[in-house]
Amino acid sequence: MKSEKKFSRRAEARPDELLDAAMAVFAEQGFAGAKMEDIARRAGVSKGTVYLYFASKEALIEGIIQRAVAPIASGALPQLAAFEGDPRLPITMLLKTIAGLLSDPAKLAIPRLFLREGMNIPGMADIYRRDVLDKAMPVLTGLVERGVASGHLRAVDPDLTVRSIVGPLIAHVALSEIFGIRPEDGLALDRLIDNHIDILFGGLAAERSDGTP
Amino acid sequence: MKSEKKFSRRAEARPDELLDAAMAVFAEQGFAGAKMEDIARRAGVSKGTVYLYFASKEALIEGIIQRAVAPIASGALPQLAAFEGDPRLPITMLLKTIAGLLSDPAKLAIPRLFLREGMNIPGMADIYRRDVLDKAMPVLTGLVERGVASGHLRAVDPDLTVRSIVGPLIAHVALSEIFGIRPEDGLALDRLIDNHIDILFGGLAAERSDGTP
Amino acid sequence: MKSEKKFSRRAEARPDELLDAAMAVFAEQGFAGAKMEDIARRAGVSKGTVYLYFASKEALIEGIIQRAVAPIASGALPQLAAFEGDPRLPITMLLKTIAGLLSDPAKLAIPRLFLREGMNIPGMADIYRRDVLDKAMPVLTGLVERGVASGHLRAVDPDLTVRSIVGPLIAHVALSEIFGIRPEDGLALDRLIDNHIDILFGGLAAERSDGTP
Amino acid sequence: MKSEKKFSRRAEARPDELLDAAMAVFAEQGFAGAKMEDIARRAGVSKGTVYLYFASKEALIEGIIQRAVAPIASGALPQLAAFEGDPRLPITMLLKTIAGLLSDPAKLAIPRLFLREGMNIPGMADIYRRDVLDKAMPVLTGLVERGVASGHLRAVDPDLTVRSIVGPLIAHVALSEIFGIRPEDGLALDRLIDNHIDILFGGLAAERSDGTP
DNA sequence: CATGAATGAGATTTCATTCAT
DNA sequence: AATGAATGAAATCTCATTCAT
Repeated sequence: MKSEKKFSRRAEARPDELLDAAMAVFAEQGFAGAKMEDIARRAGVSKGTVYLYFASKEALIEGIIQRAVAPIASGALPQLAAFEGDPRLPITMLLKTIAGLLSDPAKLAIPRLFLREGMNIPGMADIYRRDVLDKAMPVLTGLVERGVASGHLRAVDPDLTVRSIVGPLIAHVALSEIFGIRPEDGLALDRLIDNHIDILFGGLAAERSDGTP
Repeated sequence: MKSEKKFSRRAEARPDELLDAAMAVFAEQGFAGAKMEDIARRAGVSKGTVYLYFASKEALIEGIIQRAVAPIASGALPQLAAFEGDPRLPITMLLKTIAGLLSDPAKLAIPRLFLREGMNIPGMADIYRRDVLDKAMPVLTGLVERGVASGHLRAVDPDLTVRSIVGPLIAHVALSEIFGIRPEDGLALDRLIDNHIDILFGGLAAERSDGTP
Repeated sequence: MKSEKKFSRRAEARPDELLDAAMAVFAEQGFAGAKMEDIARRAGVSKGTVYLYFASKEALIEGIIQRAVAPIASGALPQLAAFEGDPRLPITMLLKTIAGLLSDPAKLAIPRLFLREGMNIPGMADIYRRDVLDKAMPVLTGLVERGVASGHLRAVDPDLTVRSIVGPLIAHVALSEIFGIRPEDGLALDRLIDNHIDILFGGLAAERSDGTP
Repeated sequence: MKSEKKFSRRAEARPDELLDAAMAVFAEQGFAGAKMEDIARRAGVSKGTVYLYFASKEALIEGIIQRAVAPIASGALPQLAAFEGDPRLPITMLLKTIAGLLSDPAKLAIPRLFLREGMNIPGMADIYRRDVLDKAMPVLTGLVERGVASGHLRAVDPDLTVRSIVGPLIAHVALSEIFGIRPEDGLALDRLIDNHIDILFGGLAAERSDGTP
C-alpha cells in the first residue's frame, strides 16, 4: 500500500526517450566513448532499465538508425520517384530541403554519427545499403535518367552524376564532423547550396557562345 | 640459416614500421578498437617496444597524420599556387592526381582514418586546420579567384566553389568509409572524376543557346 | 542451505569493509606493493567493486587515514585541552592510553602505515598537518605551558618538550616498523612507558640533594 | 682501433657512484618509485651498466645500507664501550654528534630511507638487527648500566632507558620523513637536543628539594 | 666494459552486462 | 517495471631485466 501509480508508468515512451538520450551521448562521445551509465542518466532512468528495452549498446545505435531512416522511405522519396518534367526543380528542392535539415544541429548529428561510426558497428553497413543505397539512390538516378531522356539534361552517366549532385552535401557533413563546425554555419550551408546549384546546372566555364563545350 | 635473433635492434626504421602497423590496424579496427598488442604484433615487436617510440596510442595517430600530411605542403601545392592561365587545367590535373592516389587502398585509408576519428583525438582538429584548411584551401581558392578575374570562369564565390569542386572526392572517401568499398572501385573513381569534371565545367543543363540561365 | 547468492548487496557496510581489507593488505605489503586484486579478494568482493567505492588506490589510503584520525579530535583532545592542575596526571594518562592502543597490532598498524608511506601519497602530508600537527600538538604544548606557568614543571620550552614526551612512543612505532616487532611486545611497551615517565618527571640523574641542577 | 682509452675507465669508482645515485633517487622517489633508468642516468651511465655492478634493485639498497652502517662499528662505538666515569658526558656527546649528522640532509636521508622502506626489502631486517640492535644497543645499554652501578644514574632499566634517550632523535627522523621537514630545521634539532638532555638528566618536575619523589 | 633497444609479466582502471531486490 | 550493486574481462601503460652489439 505504498504508493499508487497514478497512470501507466509511460512504458511506451521509453524506447524513444532512450534513443534520444543515446543519440545525444553518441554525438558527444562517439559510440565507443559513450557509457551506458551516461545514456541511462540522461534518459532519467537507471542502467538496468536501458537493458529492459535494448539488449546492448549496439542495439541502441541500430535503433537510432532505424528511427532516422524509416521516414525517408515514406516521405519525400515517392514524390521524387513519380516526378515528371524538368528534374532541376525537384533536385533543387531536394538539395534545399536537405540543407534545411542539416542546419539543425540535432539533425546534422545523425549523419555525422553514421559517418563517424561507419563500419565499426556490425550490421551498420547492411542497414545503410538496404535503406539508403537501394532505396534513395535509384530514385535520384531515375530522376537524372528521365532528365537526360527528356532532353532537360545533357547526356551524363546518371549514377556518377548523382554523386556530383549530392557530393558537396556529404562533404559538408564530413567536414563539419572533422572540424567540429557549429550551428552558426547554418547560413553558409544555404549559400553553399545556391552556389552549387548554380554551377551544377550552368557549369563552371564561362560563356560558351561558340556553341561547343 | 635464418638467424635466430631474439630481437633485431633497428632503432631508425622502427618509428616508420610502427606507424605502418598502426595505420593498418586503425584502418581495420578503428582507433578505439585497435589494441596496442595488435599493433605491436603486426610490427613484429612487443608491446613495450611500441611505447619506446610512441608515448601513447594517441601519439601513434598523430604520428601517422604528421607523416601523411607533411609531403603535401612541399609537393603539388606550390605549383598550383603559382599557376597562371586557364585554371581548368590545374583543377583537372589536381582532381585526377588525387583520384589516382585514392585508388590505392593504402592511401585511401589515411583520409578515411581522419574522417573516422575526426574529432575524437585531441589536437587532431588543430593539425587539420593548420595543414589543410590554412594551407591547401587558400591555394585552391586563389586558383578560382584568378580564373574568375581572368575571365576563364564565371563569376562564382571562390570559397563555396572550391567545395563544389572537391565535394564529390570527399564524399567518395566518406562513402567508401561508410560502405566499406574496396579496391575494385578504383576504376569507378576515374569515371566519377571524368563525369564530375564534365559537369563542373559544362554544367548539368542542356544547351543554353537560347541565352537563358 | 547456505544461500548461494552470487553477490550480496550491502552498500552501507562496504566502504568500511573495504577500508579494513585495504588496511590489512597495506600493512602486509606496503602501499606500492599492495594489489587492488588482493584488497578486493580480502574484502570478499571483486576488483570492480572496490572502484565503486574508492576511485583509486590513493583514495583508499586517504579513507583509512580519515577514518582513523577523525575520532581523535572529538575524543580525548578536548579533555586534555581543558585540564587544569598538575599536568603530570594527564600526561601520564595520555601516554598510557596511547601505549594501550599501540599494544593492539591492528591499531599499531595505522601509524606504522602512516610512517611507511609518509610522503609518498600526495595529500597525505596535508591531512597530517591539519589533523595532527595543528590539532593535537597545540593541546599538548598548552598542557606543558600551563604546567610551567603554575609551577608544576620546570621552565622548559613547551614545543621541544612535547617531543621529549612523545618521542619514545613515536620511536617505538618506528622501530616496530623497522624490526617488524610483533604482538608479544605489548607488555614491553607498558614497561617502556613506566620507565619513560619515571625519567621524564624525575630526571635520569641521581640524587640532587646538594642543590645543583 | 677507434678510440684509445686513456686510462682505466674508472671501474673502481663505479660502485660508489652508483650507490650515491641510488641513494639520491631512493630518497626522492622511495624504493618502489625509483626507476633503474633514473639511477643510471643520475650516475651518468646506462641502465645496463648498473646491472654490471649490482644484480638487482634490491642489491642496490643493500649496498647502500652496508656502506652506511659499516663505519659505525669501527667508529665511535668502541670508544663509548670503553668509557668509564659519569655516563652523562658520553651520552651528551653522542646525542650532539648524531644531531650534527642529522642536520646534514644528505645524511638524514639514510635513516629516513631505512625507515621508509623498512621491512619491504627482504634481508633489511637482518642487517639492522645484526649491525644496529646487536652492536650499537649493547654499547649504550652498557653505558647506562655502568652509570647506574657507579651511582651516577638512578636505578633505571638500562634497556628501556636507552629508548628514552634516543627516542626523540628517532622521532625526529620519523617526523621529518612524514612531514618532509627541510634543511632549515637543522638549528631546531640542536635546540631540541639541548632541551631533551636537560629534561633527561634533570627531570621534568620542578624542584624536589623537599624530598618528595 | 659499456650500451640501450627490446622484452613481457603485471598493475591499475574502465565499463558493458547481469541479477537479487 | 525498475533499480543499482556487483562482476570480471579486457585494455593501456610501466619498468626491471636481458642481451646483441
